[in-house]
Formats: sequence, C-alpha cells, structure tokens
Amino acid sequence: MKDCTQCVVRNRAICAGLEPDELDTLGQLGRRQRVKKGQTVVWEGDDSVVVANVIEGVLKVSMSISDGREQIVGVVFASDFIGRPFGQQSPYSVTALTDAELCIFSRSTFDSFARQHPALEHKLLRRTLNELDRAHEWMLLLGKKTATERIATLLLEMSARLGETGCSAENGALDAFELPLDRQQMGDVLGLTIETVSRQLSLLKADGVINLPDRRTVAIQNRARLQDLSAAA
Amino acid sequence: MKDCTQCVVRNRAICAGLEPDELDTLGQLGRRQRVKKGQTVVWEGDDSVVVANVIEGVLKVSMSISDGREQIVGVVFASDFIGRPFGQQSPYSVTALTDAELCIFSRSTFDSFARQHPALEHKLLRRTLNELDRAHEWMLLLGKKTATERIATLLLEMSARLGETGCSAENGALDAFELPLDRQQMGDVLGLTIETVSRQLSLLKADGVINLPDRRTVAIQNRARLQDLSAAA
DNA sequence: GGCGTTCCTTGATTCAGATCAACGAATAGA
DNA sequence: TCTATTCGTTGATCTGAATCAAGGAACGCC
Repeated sequence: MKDCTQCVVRNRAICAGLEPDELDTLGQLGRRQRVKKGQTVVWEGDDSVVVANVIEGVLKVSMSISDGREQIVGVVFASDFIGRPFGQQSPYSVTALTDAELCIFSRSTFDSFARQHPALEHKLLRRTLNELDRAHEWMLLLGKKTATERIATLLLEMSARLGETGCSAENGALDAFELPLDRQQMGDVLGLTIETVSRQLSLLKADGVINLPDRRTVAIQNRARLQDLSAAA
Repeated sequence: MKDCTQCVVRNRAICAGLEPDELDTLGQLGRRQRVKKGQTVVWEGDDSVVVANVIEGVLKVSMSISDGREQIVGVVFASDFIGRPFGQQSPYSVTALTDAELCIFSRSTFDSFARQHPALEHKLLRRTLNELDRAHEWMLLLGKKTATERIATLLLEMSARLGETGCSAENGALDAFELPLDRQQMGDVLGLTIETVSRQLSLLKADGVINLPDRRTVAIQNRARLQDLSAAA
C-alpha cells in the first residue's frame, strides 16, 4: 500500500490518530484487496491468518452449527475492523455481502505491530468494547424480543449504521436506505425464518410505518412508531 | 488495599504480569469490598462509576427491557473483570449471584492508570476479545439452538468455567458442581422460561445423562452424550 | 425478448416452547 | 417444631413462529 494519508477511512478506522511515521510503517505491512459479493475472507475454525480494515462495502460475521444452521453475529461496514487478533483460530467466518475493499494484514504481523504501538491497541480495545456492547444488546434481542420487535430493531440499527458510514457532514440516521442483507440474511441476524421476516415487513408496510419501494430498499415513514415497536430498553 | 502479591486471583486477573511497582501503584487505587448475594454493584443506564476484579464469588451481567424482560448476557467468576471502562454509561447491570468479594476501582482512575500502562491494556484487550467470542457463541445459542441444546450447552459451560476457577492443579471440567444460578436465572441466560428449564433438566435426568442430587447441584454422568446434545459447532 | 433461476410473498398447518394452573419440596424465620 | 414463603416440578392448554407448500416478481443469461 502506498499512502494511508489518502485513505477514505483514514479518520474512522483504528489507524486514525497514529503518528505519521507509525502510519507509514503500518501502511507497508498492509495490502489493499478487493473482494466480490459472496466471497468469504475468513473461515470459521481455520487458523486466524489475517485481520483487516474495511475500506468499502459490507460484510457479515457468522457462526454455524455442523448441521448447517447459521447465526450472523455481526455486520461490518466501512472503517470497521475484522478478524481475530491475538488468537490462533478464527471463531467465525467473514463473508462479503456486497463487493468490498479491504486493507489486509497478516494476523501475526499485525499482532506484533500492535504490541509495539499502545495507541493502536487502545483504539482496538475501545472498538472491541463497543462491539461487545452491541453483542450484548443483540443477545437481549435474541433471547427476549418478539419477531416484530426484532425487525423494528434491525431496521433502526441499519438506518443508524448506514448513516454513520456516510460523509461526516450529514451524520444522522437515514430514513431511506438500501439493505445490504437479503431476507434470509435478515433472518440469520434476527434468529427468525425468512418467511417470518417477510411477513413482518409486509405488516409494517401495511401499517404505513415503512415503505418498501423494491426488495432491497427501506423507507422509514414513521420513525417514532418504529422506535416504540422495537421495545427499546 | 495492602498487598496484591497475596491476592488469590493474583495470577489470573488482569493485574497478572504487572511489574512489582506497577502492581503496588494499582493496589493503592483499589479497595476490597464484600457484596452479599442479590446485591447489585452496577446499574444499567447509570454512569459507569466503578470497575472491579472479582476475587471470589459469581455475579451476573444483565440487560433488560422497560417492561421487565431480562436477559443475562454474562456470568462472571473469580479473576474476571467487571464494569465498562472507557465509557460514560454502563449498558448493563451487575448483580451478585453468591456472596462475593471484589477489588473495586473508580472507573476514571482505572481508565487513566490503564492508559499509562500498555501491559494492562493489553491484558484487558485479550480478555475483552475472549468475552466477545463467548458472546458470539451465545448469540448462536440464542438464535438457533433448541431448548435441549441450550441446556446441554449451559451445563457443559458451567462445568468448564467452574473447573478453571479451581486450583490450577486440577484444571479440568468438573463432573459434579453446584450451580450458581437458580432455575429462573438459567432461563434468563438461555432465553427460556423456568418451566422449560425444569422440564429439560428432568428429561436429562430421566435419560441418565445427568443426576440432580439437590436443586442446586448437577452431576454429569454421561459427558459424551451431553456434548452430542449440545450440538457443538 | 424469452427463459431459467433466484428471491420474495402469502397461505395452510404444525409444533416447540410459553403460559396458565396446581401442587410438592426445601428453606428460613419465629 | 411449626409455619410461611420461596423455589421447583409437572400437567393442561395456548400461541407465535416454524415448517410445508405454492405461486409470483425480479434478475441474469443467452
């Protein structure tokens, strides 16, 4: 990689705030890679070989049971970090939901760089703590929420996260956005079947809470109502 | 606090590996505190005022919805770390399941100490990454596993974690142990009702997989079978 | 533009687990 | 020791979401 100072996620990824010389060193260690929609970057159970920053695109983080049941445990966006540092094996798979661009590091190389740069480890720690908070929130959803509440929560979360990703000028939640997930994937995030997801979306549409101009796009028409339905803690 | 070098969790808590002088400084910042079973140490939504190491006992980490539904998102044991460092608010409550002893720090004091001691932050990072792995595993359970699979998984997990906690000589999984959770709490960890938990335990007992000498103790009689039933990934 | 495929929706039916209900066993308190 | 209360078990019934089934809409490919 040449020049991290030109990187589009420069100010949001974990590299933000590194000293110029540190940034340069790190830049030498990484390489940019494009991945196609559907391509798996990291395999569950395999040796943890790489970690990466997401420069562009959306990917899913998933775990599965041997009989094929799959749970999506995370959805990552531009500027997010993927992979399992400081671990021999990856407990999950990472797969592109859209075409994506990554900034990839060998895991062991990244580990040792991080160990020598506390500022980077600190960023990584904060990020991991935030992810843990989100995981906890999702455990509440999976353990206790109804189908309607789950769908409402997902739509609000997507609206918020896709909003962050946009340019820093308008940084709020989006009222209309394109879902990076198909119905099956929404089900795999929410612990529901594809049919239940579809039905719940149809209900929300019939109630005028959202609109669905095409299969992938959602327009929130009554955010307050959607918030009520999500049973926000 | 006087002397961290005598602490029973000395070698397993995040303070392990600090230099003697660092350990001494940290020791000055913390204070030991006993908490009674049922007592809540941290409240969901409140300012994140304290963090702590668990010296002895078991505590639950939980989140809830305003109508009272509660999900237990973590169970912590001796040598584990509790609280939310680097955050203004605590996203969860922490409540003692048994009488417990903690080594408490003011959150802000701990934060600044940590920022100045990369070795400590590194330990915290590794611990947080492990917790995140566990949270992901649990999301798979909550999203996709059946009641039987959930119970089997919980029993194996408890067996393993209570085993670690014991003296380092016999460090394996225990075949007989006392549950730190009552039936309701097991339900709140597993996303099940108390009745379903009770029924599933009765079934496992009837099948000779486990024995239940009294309400709080479990004896695993056929670990291989229990592992099969847990649908291990 | 036609055709096959994939994705989504909707309807009918089933079922795992929730809810409702009652009772029994352990524990604590007087 | 007796009694109140909490906790756990078991049974009967209900229900939300899963499963089974069919058709329809969008998309990619020739």
